[in-house]
Amino acid sequence: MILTSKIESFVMHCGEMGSRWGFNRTVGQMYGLLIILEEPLSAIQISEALKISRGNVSMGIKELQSWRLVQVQHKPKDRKEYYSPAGSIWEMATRVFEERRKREVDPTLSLLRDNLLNEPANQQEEYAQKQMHEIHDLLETITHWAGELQSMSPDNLNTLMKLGSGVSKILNFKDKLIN
Amino acid sequence: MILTSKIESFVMHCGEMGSRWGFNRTVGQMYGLLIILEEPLSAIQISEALKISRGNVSMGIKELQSWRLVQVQHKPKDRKEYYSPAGSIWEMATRVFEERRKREVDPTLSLLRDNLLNEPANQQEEYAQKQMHEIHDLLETITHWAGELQSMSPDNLNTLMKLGSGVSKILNFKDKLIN
DNA sequence: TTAAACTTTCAGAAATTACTGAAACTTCAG
DNA sequence: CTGAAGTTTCAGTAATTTCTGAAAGTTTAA
Repeated sequence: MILTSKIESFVMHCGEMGSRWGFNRTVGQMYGLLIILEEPLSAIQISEALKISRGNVSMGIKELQSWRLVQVQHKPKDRKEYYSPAGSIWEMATRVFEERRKREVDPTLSLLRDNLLNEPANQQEEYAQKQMHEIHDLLETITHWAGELQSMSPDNLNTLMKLGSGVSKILNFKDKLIN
Repeated sequence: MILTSKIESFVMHCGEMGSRWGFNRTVGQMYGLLIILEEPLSAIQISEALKISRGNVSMGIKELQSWRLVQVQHKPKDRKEYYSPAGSIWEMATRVFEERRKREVDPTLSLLRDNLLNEPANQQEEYAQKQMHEIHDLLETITHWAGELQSMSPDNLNTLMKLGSGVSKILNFKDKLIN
C-alpha cells in the first residue's frame, strides 16, 4: 500500500485535523485513508501505510466504529477483516454531526435541565438561571434545526440554497403570505 | 468570589466540556464563570474562584479573546481590567460556530481546492479526486448554510421552527409556489 | 521620575493523552 | 483437538498539552 504524494497529503491533513474533528491524529489518518482509497483495507495494510502499530489500528477502528464511520467486509478465502467507510460522504457528515452533538451538546442540555428544575435561592442564582434558561433554549433550537437539515438530502439542500435567497428571505416571504 | 453549588456545578461542567467545544478545561471554566455571573470579574477574582494561577488566567483570557467571546471593562478609580462575556448568548453561539469553522473546515477546503487543481495521474488518483470533489462541495454547502442560519436572529429561527413544518416542507411549499 | 499596581510571558513541571509491542484471546481449517 | 492466522487488550513509555510561578513588561498616580 504505497501512497502517491497527492493522496498522502490528504491523509496527513486528515491526521492534522483529526483532533479538531473529535478524534486523534492516527484515527484521522486512518479515516482519510479509507475514504480516499477505493478498495477496502485490512488492519495490517493500514498499519503499514501509516507506519503505526497493529494495536493502534485496532483501537482506531474501534473508535471509528463507535462513530459509525466504518464498516467491515470479508473477502472469500481470506480470514482478514477489510474496512471501508460506511455510507456516502453526506452520511458521514451527518454521523460526525450527530455524534458530536451527543458528546458536545447533550450532556450540557441535561445538566441545564437538572439545574432549571429547582428554584433559585437568591439574587445571584436568579441571574444564573436566566442565563441557563437562555442557553438551554438556544441549544434545543439548534439541535432541532440540525435534525431538520440532516433529514434533507444534499440535493434538496443545494436546490434550496441556489434559489439564491437565503433562509431569511424565505421566512419573510412566508410571513407576508400569512398576513 | 464564592460560588454556590448550583453555579459551581455549571462552571465545572463548562470545564469538562471545554475541550470538546474547542478550548481546554480552565478556559471552559473561565468562560462558564463569566457567563453565569452578572458582574464582570477581574483576573484575580477569576484565579481565586477557580483556584488557578494568575498566569493561566491571563492566557485563558487571551484565548477567549481570540474567539471574540469576552470583552474588557474598567471601573472608575480602579486600574484592574474586568472581563465579561461579549454579546448575547446567540452571538456567543454564532462566534463559537464561526471560529470552529475557521479551524475545522477552512483549512480542509483550501487543501481540497489545491489538490483539485491538478489532473489525476492514474486510476487511483481519479477515484481520490472524485471523493475529494464530493467532500469539497459538501463542505461548501454546509458552510454556506451555516452562514445563512447565523444571519438570522434566534427569534426568527424559533418562529420558523414553530410553524411546525420543518425545512423540507418549506422547500416543497416554495417549489409549489414556483410552479 | 519613581514606584506601586497591574498584566504578560515563558521555561520547566505536572497532567493528560496517544502509541507500542508483547501477551492473551478468538476463530477456523485440517 | 491443534496450531496457524488473525484480533484485542493493556501495562508501560512516549508525545503532547496544560499549568505554575517567577521574571519581565506596562501603565499611571503622585
